[in-house]
Formats: sequence, C-alpha cells, structure tokens
Amino acid sequence: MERNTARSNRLGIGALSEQTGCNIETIRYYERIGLLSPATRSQGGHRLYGEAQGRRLGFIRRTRELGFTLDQIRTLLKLVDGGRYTCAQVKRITVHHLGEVRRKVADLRTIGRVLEDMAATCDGGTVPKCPVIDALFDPARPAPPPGRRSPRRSTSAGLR
Amino acid sequence: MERNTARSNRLGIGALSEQTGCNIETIRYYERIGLLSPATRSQGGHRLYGEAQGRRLGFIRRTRELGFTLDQIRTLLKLVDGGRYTCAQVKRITVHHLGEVRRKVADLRTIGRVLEDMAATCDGGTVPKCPVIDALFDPARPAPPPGRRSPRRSTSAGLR
DNA sequence: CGTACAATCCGTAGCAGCTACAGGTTCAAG
DNA sequence: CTTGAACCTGTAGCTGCTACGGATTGTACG
Repeated sequence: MERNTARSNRLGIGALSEQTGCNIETIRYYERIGLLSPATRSQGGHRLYGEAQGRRLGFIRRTRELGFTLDQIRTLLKLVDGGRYTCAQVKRITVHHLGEVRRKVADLRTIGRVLEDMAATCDGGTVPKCPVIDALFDPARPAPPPGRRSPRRSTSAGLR
Repeated sequence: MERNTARSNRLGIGALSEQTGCNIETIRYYERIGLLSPATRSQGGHRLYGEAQGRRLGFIRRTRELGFTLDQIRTLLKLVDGGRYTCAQVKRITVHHLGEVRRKVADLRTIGRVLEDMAATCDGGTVPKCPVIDALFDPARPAPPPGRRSPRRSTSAGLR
C-alpha cells in the first residue's frame, strides 16, 4: 500500500496524484500538452517526480480551480519559466480573468432570476399545461441573451 | 439578398438562422442529434422549414440561453411532444437547473473574491516578482476548491 | 528466486456543444 | 444559360479532461 516516499523523495505518478489531488490521467495529459515538462523515468519507463514538478502541478491545479484556462496557465508558466516576468504582466492576466468571472456571475444571476420567475408561475400541479413551457415557446418573453447588458430589465415584469 | 419569405412561409436554413439567431451549422447539428426532426426537403435536397419548426428552434435557443443542457431540453421537448406533460415535471427540471445555477454563482463569486484579493496584492510594477505567483505556488493559500463551502475564510488574510 | 498482483505504460476514443472546413450540388436572379 | 450565393454531406477541430484496452513494470510475499 505504501507506494513510496520511503527514503526517496521521488514520487510515482500515483503518489503525485494523491498528493496533489490531480487525476493520474490528467497529469499525463498536462505533460502531453506541455504544461508539465516530460518527467524523468525509471529504467522501466515509469514517471518519477521530484519536488519541483510537484509544486508546479500544484500551481496548475490551484490556478485551474480559480478558473484560469490552460492557455492562461501556459502563459503564466512561461513567464515564470523565463524568469523575467513582471508583476504587471501577471496582474493583467489576473484582472482580465477577474473581469470574465464577474461577467459570468452577472449572466448567471440574470438567468437565475428568470428561472425563479418562471418557476414561480408553475403551480406544480398535475395539469398537462405549464406556463414555463409557454414562456419558452413565446418569442417575446424570456430574458435578453446574456453576454452584454441591456438597459431595461423586463424579466420579472414580462414573465407573468 | 432577399432570400425568401416571399409568398411561401417556408424558409431555407439561412433564413431560419437569421430569424432565430441560431447558426446554420448549429441547426443542422440539432437535427443530427435529434432535437429537431428531419426537415422536409426541396427537390434538390435543401431543408425547408415551416412555422412549427421555427418555434421549436426558438424554444431550444431560449432554453439554451437559460443554460439548460441539451439533454434537459431533449427531455422537455419529449414531454411536450408526448402531449401529456405536467406542470410538476417541468417545474422539477426547472428548479433543479436553478439549483445548479445558484451553485455556479456561489462558486464564481468565491473565485472572484480570491482573484480580487490576489490582484490587490499586486502593485503592478515592473518588478520581476509577483505576490500572485507566490500565492499560487504556495500550497496553503488560495481559496478552498469551489463545490462546497468551507467555514474559515483565509483568503485576504492569508494572501499578502 | 518465482509468482502474483498492483501500478504504470501508451494510444485512442469519448464527453458537451458547437464551429469550421473542403469539395460538391442546387437555387434564383439577370 | 450563366453566374454566384446558398446549400449539401461528412469530417475534424475546439477545451479539459476522463475512460478505456492491452501491454509492460515494480514489488511484496512466500
């Protein structure tokens, strides 16, 4: 059961997976697409990881959890690898991503409001007729398509 | 330029695309996966659409805009097609989806907060050193992975 | 030392939900 | 009848993984 860590600090891919919470297949995937550099191998060809690779994978995982795309992560890592990144560069990427997150939140909140309004018109009865279906079939009703903001808010007013 | 609509109420796929705002390729895709039933064809094989298909596509598009998955839409349409759906069935799907939207909003707001905190630690200078990178490389710092809530909030405190 | 069995290997294919070709046919205006 | 836009089919690509299948290693136990 104890797979390693014994006296060698080099981990197999399974141990690294456990340590970082990152799926084995995903680790190999990251290597394949070049986010992780090719791991050193045992004689038999099994991947072995040291501390540096572990920290790098941790970075990727945390960054992913914050919703950065693999491409953004690639850019960040390239900056770090180059050794001559600036705070400004990193901030630009971060702030850009923050903007996208905020847009998504706004869109989803709009969607949520529409869904709430629609659900409220449902009595949930066994009647073979539902105002939600009607609303969805009716061209004029539901919220403006998310993506950019619209000046008028017609959601709850227009729905019932 | 006027493509049709002339005196026939049947539209070509391009006209339908314009009318609904749904990409031509996407319309064909919806047909392929069975959301739209196979269109009737001209002698030459071009798709022709009547009002009913147009309304159905509109339904799909609006429902998609609200974030329902194609599978949920398929279910809704099956209910409608069967002609014996109940308000309760529709409401169940809607409320379920609403729950997911709310979860996503919560997760994204958490992410947004972390990003804000991180960005705040950046002075945006030309210094080859950025606290954001440090935070992302440091195992202990960033926000708990979204998905379920954590009791302690260490974000802004822990980050600088 | 042999053997079993876990761990790992590689390559490929699949998921959602489209989008983008290429290389051909049809439609409609002039 | 000719031109050029619209349309056809089929396939491949995108993101970010995940899940095989069938082979090979690594290792603990007897």
